Amino acid sequence: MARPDTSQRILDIAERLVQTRGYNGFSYADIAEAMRITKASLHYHFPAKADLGARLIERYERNFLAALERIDAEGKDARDKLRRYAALYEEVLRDNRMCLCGMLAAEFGTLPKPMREDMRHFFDENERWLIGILREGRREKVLKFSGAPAEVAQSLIGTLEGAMMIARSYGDVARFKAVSDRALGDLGA
Amino acid sequence: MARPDTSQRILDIAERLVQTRGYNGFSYADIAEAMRITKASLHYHFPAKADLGARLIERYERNFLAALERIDAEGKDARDKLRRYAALYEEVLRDNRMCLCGMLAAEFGTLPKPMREDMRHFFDENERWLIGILREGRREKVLKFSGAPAEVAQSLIGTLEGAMMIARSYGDVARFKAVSDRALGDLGA
DNA sequence: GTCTATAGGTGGATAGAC
DNA sequence: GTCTATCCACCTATAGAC
Repeated sequence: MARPDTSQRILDIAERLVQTRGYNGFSYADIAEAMRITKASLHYHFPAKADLGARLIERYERNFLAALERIDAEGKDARDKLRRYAALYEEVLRDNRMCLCGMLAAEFGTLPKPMREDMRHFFDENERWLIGILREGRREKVLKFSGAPAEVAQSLIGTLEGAMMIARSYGDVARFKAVSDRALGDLGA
Repeated sequence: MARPDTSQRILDIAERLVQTRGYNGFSYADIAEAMRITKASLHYHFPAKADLGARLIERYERNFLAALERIDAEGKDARDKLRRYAALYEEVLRDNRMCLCGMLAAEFGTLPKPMREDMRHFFDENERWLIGILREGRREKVLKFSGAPAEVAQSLIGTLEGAMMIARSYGDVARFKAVSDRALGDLGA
């Protein structure tokens, strides 16, 4: 896979555009210019923008879940896995991007229905994974928190997405890190 | 003020549009239709969309800061003031809106420079107010937290904005409340 | 798969009458 | 202040040649 095929390259460029400018903030013309291809050619690969959007979320989720599986395999304990989870967000931010689905959550009111469902699925899967880690951490007494793991998971997702969004507006990764470290610290991580 | 003047009514409608659909998700045509006025008339009041956007943020901040002053006057202690602060966010969400500046933070990459600065000013003022409350609460031993008040303030803002954004995608205010209560609880509020 | 050409719509914005 | 009329740039999308 030295050279990814056209569809993948389109997705690569579109992904970055959505993460930096939003789904309503980019057009086929932007992709066409970056790829030195015509707009019409793009429609061969993704007939409508909504198709492109949906594929974008699905691929993003696949890649993200794959990263979570690597964390499962490589993380030493729940505490370490949680730190690595937050580091995933930080990496994205360091590239001056917003989380794809965090960005789409803001644009929720204007999204085609399939994209809305795909987006929520991403967060559901994140929550599901986090709940597993939280249970593991509580059992092994390496994490401490009150209340249901589901609530803690939702809190963590909300905090990381929100901190990311605001930190990006300030061009200040340290701002994200401060919030992230505090949230993790509260859990004993 | 039984009937607000035209400029204010335009701002009212535009505000709701930005909070639900985003700055890139609405047009003068949307406002014109809602007001039963032509697009051209709107340009008399706000020559360019960027002007409208900037005025929108400035008014939003004025109103928000006024609400914070009422909290200062009516809140019993720092703990109570913090609860009321979070309640402001909740009210907005209950109306199916996103925080205006939280929404704009997501669209940061496409915003005109003046809007970017106004948006950050809103968060700076929020942080400033929160720092005051946090110091007060720590002094009076009604709040407890480690680290600098500025960091805690940034965490709280990020958490509330992020939780709001995601909860709105699920149409689930309870989801926001769970995150908000947890964040406040961690501070002893 | 990619192109040219183009349709049909909507975007923000302006001129000038009333 | 509000209107009609209009401009032009841009948008998503399609038809059909190569």
